[in-house]
Amino acid sequence: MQPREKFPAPTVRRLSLYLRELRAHQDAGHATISSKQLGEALGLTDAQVRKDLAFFGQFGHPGVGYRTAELIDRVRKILGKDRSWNACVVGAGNIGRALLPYGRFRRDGFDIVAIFDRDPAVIGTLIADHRVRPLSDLPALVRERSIRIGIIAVPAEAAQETALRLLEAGVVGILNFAPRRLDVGKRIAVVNVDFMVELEQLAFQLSLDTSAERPKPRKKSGERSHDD
Amino acid sequence: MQPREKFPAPTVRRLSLYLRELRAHQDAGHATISSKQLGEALGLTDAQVRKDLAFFGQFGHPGVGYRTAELIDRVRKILGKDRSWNACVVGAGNIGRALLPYGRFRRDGFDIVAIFDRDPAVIGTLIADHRVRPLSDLPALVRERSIRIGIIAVPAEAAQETALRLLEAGVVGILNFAPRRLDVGKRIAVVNVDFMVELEQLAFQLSLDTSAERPKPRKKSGERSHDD
DNA sequence: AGTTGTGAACTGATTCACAGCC
DNA sequence: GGCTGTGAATCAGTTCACAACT
Repeated sequence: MQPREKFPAPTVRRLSLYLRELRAHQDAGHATISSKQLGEALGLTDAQVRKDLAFFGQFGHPGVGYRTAELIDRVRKILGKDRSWNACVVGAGNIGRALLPYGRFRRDGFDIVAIFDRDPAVIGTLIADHRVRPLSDLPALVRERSIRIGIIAVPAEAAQETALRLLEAGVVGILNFAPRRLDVGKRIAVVNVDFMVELEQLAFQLSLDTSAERPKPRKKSGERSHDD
Repeated sequence: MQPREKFPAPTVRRLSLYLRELRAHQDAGHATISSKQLGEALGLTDAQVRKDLAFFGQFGHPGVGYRTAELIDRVRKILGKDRSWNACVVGAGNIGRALLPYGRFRRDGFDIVAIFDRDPAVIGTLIADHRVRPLSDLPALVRERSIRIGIIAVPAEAAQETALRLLEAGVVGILNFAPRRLDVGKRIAVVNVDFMVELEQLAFQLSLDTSAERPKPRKKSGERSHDD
């Protein structure tokens, strides 16, 4: 019956940014960090930082702040990064090819262990040490290699079918780079990344600035990040 | 004095999704669409759709809905896509190389007209019909080719410096693929895309599902998209 | 009958402000 | 003095519900 604890989506998104910033802070040699410092680095208030972290426990030390190493561990754990996640890429086009050699993933708990494509001309070729496999191999490889995440890097037209094949093969989450909405019937988690959407968000802000062209330069312009 | 009209960020983000969906709807041959239909396609309420659109004007026709072609035009205009935006890519690594041949951009108002890199070994080589240029050419090319958007596809360490060079060269917006926060002193717009952040959001949802492992399969699982 | 546009009500997120701790 | 954790207050975003329009 326990009603699946729910956390605010904005909080979870910021958690990733905290983690990124905490590492930079640690690399800079700081053993502790205050909510004020962390907030300033990300353009947030100190209260916001504390509230976010407080959803998941009490990690701070009054009068001191948060111990960097300790907080990194905690946030990693919250984000599910205390174990490693095997993933596969479907689609050996530009995006698929760019993702494979991206070493940051493996170094950080996400291991791309297979790549698939439908085109017989690329099946069998090597991309960053991985042999491209036909889609028919998907179910077997998902099982054999404990693949839990599917990364969709196929054209929009093929995305929905690909999602269903991944779902059937048994992945539990999808990172979707195709510019269309996937219908997976609420059964698994989906996160979408659409470059065109991001460019449009940028264009919108730029249009605001220039369409309301004003004589005197203003204090603050259209700074804004979906990510910060 | 006019206080720069401000629109809710979630609304602006959904606008891009509306546009994407509207095109699919139009391609499917439908001349009109109701807020209910559009909402259902994206997992939103009809009221949400109407409120979002109402921020920008009255485009609907009571009893009929929205005329697809008309609404597409309106939303394109709101998003600043009624004119074309020249962009450049800095960094000829995996991501930079993947972006250049991505034909959707040009077809949709974003034209990548130059690519830069710092590495002498790749300067001068061709990537998807573009000759890779040294960073020293940046200011001249931004002027000559009316580049307004800079796309950062360099390693994290070089990102901040790259941002400043783009800023100085005169771009008005940055799409940042590097995994770190850019400080551009509120002077220009920045949109961040970090693949690691997206994977972490996915991992978080998956951890929720499995950590609270329950005996009976439940109605709804951790469906969630930063994008829908 | 079907659908928009929009005030009013509600739900959720952020900021404030301060007691308690180091 | 500096900092966290958190209830209370505020602000923002969403949903409700209905008058107006076709």
